[in-house]
Amino acid sequence: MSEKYEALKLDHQLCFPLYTASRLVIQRYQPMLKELNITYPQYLVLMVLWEKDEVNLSTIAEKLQLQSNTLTPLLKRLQQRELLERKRSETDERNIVITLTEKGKALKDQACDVPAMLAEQLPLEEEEAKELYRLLYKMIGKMSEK
Amino acid sequence: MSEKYEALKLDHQLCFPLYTASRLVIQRYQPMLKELNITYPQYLVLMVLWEKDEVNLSTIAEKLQLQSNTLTPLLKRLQQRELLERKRSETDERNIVITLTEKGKALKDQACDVPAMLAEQLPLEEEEAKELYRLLYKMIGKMSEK
DNA sequence: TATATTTGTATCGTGAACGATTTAATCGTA
DNA sequence: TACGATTAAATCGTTCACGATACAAATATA
Repeated sequence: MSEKYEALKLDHQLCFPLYTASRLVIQRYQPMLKELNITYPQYLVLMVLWEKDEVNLSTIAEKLQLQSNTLTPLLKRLQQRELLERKRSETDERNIVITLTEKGKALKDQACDVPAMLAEQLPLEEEEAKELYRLLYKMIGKMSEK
Repeated sequence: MSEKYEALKLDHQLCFPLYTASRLVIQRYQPMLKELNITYPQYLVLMVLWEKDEVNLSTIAEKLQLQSNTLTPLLKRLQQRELLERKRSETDERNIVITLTEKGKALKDQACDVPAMLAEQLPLEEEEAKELYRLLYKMIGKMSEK
């Protein structure tokens, strides 16, 4: 019986299309992000900050589900580019507080066309995109808590 | 008007949950893949080979939507571990043909429980998982062709 | 109030991803 | 058959991800 190996086929896996779709979509961002001279993970961090400035590293980490060993060097690069500042919290010196610079805030204006340009390239109907969104967040909600 | 920046919120993006869900699911694979002493991308390559042995690098590249600059070093690592062999094609010496070793074939038996163990951890109903699968492949199909 | 524990970041090492470029083999065409 | 174009991999450099570990500040507890 070849049944034993059935599930091992690429076609039967859910993670593979998840992983591939993620990479393909990020690739579509590249031309636009290149204009801004940032990478996709950097774009995510900036979106967090554009929404609410002055946040702890741990807050960014939680929102993006990334760890300090990923974020620390990434934030340092953005700091070098003078898009943000990193300083110790005065109330609790273990915390690093991230603040946008004027340059970092200004980048928001350049970025605000990005979502629409990407949406154009998304080959899904409005309803399908919504359903995909719902399913992904359902997964994330359950998988990030435990 | 703050409308201008609405779309820039993390909550309004489809790519972010895609990217996060992908990483979270791959994290769930880690304990199992650690047993096999392979990484997730290596697992993908092996799945391609378990399904059909003796394939060109370019075939693997197309199936996984990865480029040679990602695959070449990855395959070399698997070769060092003696899970596969890399040799030039005799008919067209530009091609690299990948073949599983006995050790690489044997690993399939250890891997065949992985998909079921992962499926258990997936917090979606059967129907939802199917719909997610359908939507992801619709995206991949359209986004990988152009 | 010492000291153990927890918390928040940082550091280090390994393995992806991917843009840009290079090299060698093959193909197309004059 | 010569030679420019194309194709398949490889190489190089940069930036993630993430496990393991370290370390200092803060908190809990004896």
